[in-house]
Amino acid sequence: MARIALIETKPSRQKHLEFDFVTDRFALCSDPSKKKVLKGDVDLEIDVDDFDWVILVGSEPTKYFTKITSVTEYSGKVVDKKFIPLINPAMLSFKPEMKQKWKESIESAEQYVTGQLKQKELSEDKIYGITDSRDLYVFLDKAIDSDYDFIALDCETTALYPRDGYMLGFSLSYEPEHGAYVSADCIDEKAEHLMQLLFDKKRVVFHNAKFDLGFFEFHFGFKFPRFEDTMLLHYVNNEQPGTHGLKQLSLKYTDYGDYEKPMYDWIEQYRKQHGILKDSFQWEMIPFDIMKKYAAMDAVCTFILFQKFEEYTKDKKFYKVYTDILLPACRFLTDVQDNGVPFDKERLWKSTELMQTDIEQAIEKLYEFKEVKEFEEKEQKEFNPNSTIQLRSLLFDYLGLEPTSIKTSTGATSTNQEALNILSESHDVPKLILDIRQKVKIKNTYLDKIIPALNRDGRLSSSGKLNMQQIPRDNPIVKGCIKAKPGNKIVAMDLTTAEVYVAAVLANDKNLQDVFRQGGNFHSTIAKLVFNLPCEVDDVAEYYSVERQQAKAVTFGIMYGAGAYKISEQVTKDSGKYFSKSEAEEVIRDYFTKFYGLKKWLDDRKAFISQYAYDFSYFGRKRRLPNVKSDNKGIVAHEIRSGINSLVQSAASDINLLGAIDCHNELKNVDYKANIFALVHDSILAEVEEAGVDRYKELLRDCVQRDRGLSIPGCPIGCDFEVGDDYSMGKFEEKYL
DNA sequence: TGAACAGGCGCC
DNA sequence: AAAGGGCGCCTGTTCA
Repeated sequence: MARIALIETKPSRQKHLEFDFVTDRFALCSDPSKKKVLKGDVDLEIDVDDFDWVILVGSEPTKYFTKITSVTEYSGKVVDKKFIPLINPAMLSFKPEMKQKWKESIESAEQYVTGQLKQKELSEDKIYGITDSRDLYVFLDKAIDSDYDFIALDCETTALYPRDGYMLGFSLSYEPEHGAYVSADCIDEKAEHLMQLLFDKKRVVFHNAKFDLGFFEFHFGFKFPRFEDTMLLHYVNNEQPGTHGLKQLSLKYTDYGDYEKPMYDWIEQYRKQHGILKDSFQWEMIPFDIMKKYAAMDAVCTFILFQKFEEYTKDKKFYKVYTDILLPACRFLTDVQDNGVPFDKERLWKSTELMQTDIEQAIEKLYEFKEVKEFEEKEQKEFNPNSTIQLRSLLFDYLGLEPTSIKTSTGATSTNQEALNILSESHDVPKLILDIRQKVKIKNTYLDKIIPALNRDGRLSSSGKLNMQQIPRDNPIVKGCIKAKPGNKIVAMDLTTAEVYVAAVLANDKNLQDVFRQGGNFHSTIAKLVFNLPCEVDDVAEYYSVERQQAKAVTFGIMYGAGAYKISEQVTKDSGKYFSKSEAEEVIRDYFTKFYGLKKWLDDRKAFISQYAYDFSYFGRKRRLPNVKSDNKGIVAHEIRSGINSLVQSAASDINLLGAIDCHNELKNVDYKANIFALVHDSILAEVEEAGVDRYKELLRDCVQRDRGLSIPGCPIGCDFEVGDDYSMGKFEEKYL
C-alpha cells in the first residue's frame, strides 16, 4: 500500500479535496490523517521520506518541495520520483478551460499512485556517451543500417548563434528508447563522412531545426536534404504559444517526465558552490559525464515525438502548411540569418554619439526647472524619466499639473504619449520627457544592442539580438546604418496595402477588387466611391482630404474590427478636426453599402467563428479561438476580432513569405549576387550587386506576384521597390552628413 | 537574485 | 458596457 501525503495551500479547500480525491480517487491513501496543510507562511513538518507519494496542490507547495514555479506544466506528472504537483482546483471557477487539464491531471496522478503508470528511466546500455572516434564509427554504422527511415538529432552548443560559439556535442537516436550523446571532439574526417552518409540516407528529425541546422551547417558544412521538425509539427497541430518546448512536449507525450530536472538541479548547486550568477553560467561548465544522459534524452524524446506527430500529416491541410510553408520557411530563415544584416559600424557610432549628446542636452534642460531639483531633494534620489512612478509624482505633485482623463490598463493615471501631448500644452516638461523617451528608446533598443553583436564583417547575423520589425520607420537614424557594401545596393520591396488586397480576394468583393484593378491612389479611389465625390481621383487628396482620411481610417479599422467609436477617435486624431461617433457610423454604413461583399464576408466569418471557435486561413493555418465560448461579452468580442484579423494578416504575410522563399531559391541559379537578409512584415530586404539590381527586382516581383490562388484576376498584388545605398534611402546622409 | 508584472513604445 | 488586430522589446518595481 502506498503512503500518500496531500499538501495544499489553503486549509479552507481541504474538504473539497478530501471528497474529490482522498476518498474517491485515491482510495489507496492508507493514512489520511498524515496529510498536512500548508499555510501561506509554510509550516512544514512533514518528512517526505515517510511517504511513497507526496501530492502538491497549487503553486506554493510545488515551489516549496520541488522549486518548480509553473504548476500547470507539471500538473499530474511525477517530479523527483515521488512528488506530483496538481493545479489548484480553486482556479477552475474562474478558469473553466482548465477543467480538462484538471481531469487529466488527477487521472494520471492516480495511475502513478496505483502503479498503472510508471515513470521510465533508461539504463546505461540504452543511453550513453561516446568520446572515442572508433565507438562513434560503430554507432553511426548501426544508425545507417537501422530499420527506421528517420533519425532524431540534436546538438548542445556554447552559444545561441552559430557565429558566437561552437558545438560541444550532438545526440542521436535511431531507434525507439535508445540514444547517445557524442562529444564533438571525436568527430574526425571519417566520422564526418559517415554522418553525411547518414543524413543523406535518412530523414533527419530536429526539435527546432532552425537552431541545429545553423550549427551543423556553419561549423561542419553538413547538408540535410530531408529534415523534419517536431516543433513545427506540434505548432501546426496546436498554435498556442509557449507550448512547443521539448520539455513540455516530453512531459505530455512521453513516459520520461521531467528528465532534465536533475541536470538543472546540478547546475543550481554548481552555481551556488562557485558563486556564479545565472547570466554568467556557461553550458561548457557541465562535465561530459553529467551532460551525456540528458543530452541523449533530448534525441530520444524527439524520436518518440516524431513517431507520434507524424500521423498529423495525414491531414491534407496540415500536410500543406507543414510541407509547403513551415519547412521551407525554416530552411529559408536559416539562410537569411546566415546572410546577416549589413550594418555600417562608423554610422552606428555616429548615430550613438548623436543620440547621446541630444539626450544629455535634453536632460540639462530638464534640470532648469526648479521642481526637478525639489523632487530630488525631497525624494532623496536622482530623477529617472523612465520611471512612470517618478514621472507621475513630478508632473502632478511637484509641477501641479492637472492629470488627464487617460488611464492605464490598471486604472492608474497614464503618462503615455497621448497624455504627455495634452500636458505639453500647459507645460514644457512633458514635451521634454517625450523627446527624451524617444531618444533613449532609440539608443537603448537599437544602437546599443547592435554594435556589440556585430561580427568581423560588420554583419548582424543573430536575429535574436535585434528585432527588425520595429526599427523606426520615418527616422533615418537606425535605418541609415544598414548600408550596402561598395558595389552593392539595398533593395527594399514592399507589398502595397496587402491586407486589404487579401480581404478583397477572400470576400470576393468585386467593387473592392475594381479599386485595385483601377490602380492609382488607393485611399483616394475608395473615398471617391464611398462619398460620391465630384472630382477626379487625383484631386481627392487636395480637395477632399478629410473624406480621404475618413475612408482610410475605415479601411484599416475594418481589418481590425474597429467600431464607430474608434473610427471617430482615429479620424479626429489624424485630421485634427472633431469627427463624431454618429458621423463615423454614417461613413461606415456608406462604406459597407459600396463594399457589401466585404460586409457579407465579415459577417459570415464572424458567425462561423462564433459557432465553431476556430477558422482556417487561406493557406491552411488553423487558428483556435476558444474564448468565443466565454461568458464575458468583452472577451468574446475580442476573440472574434482577433480571428477576423488573423485571416487577412496571416494570408498577407504568407504571400510575402512564399514569394521570398521562391526568390531565394531561384537566386541560386543566377549570375549576379543578391542576398535576402530580412523579412519585415510586408516587405523583403536584400543586398544586391549593382549590376544585378534590375534583374533581381524582376525576379522578386515575379515570385511575389506568382498566382497562389489568392489573386485578383488580371491584377496581381502590388509591389513597391526602393533602391539605395542604405535602408534610409539616402535620408541619413541628407540629415546627418 | 531573479521571476513576474506593469507601463510604455516601436512596427505592420 | 465597451469601444481596432498582432508582435516584441525595454525599463522599473515588487516580492519571495
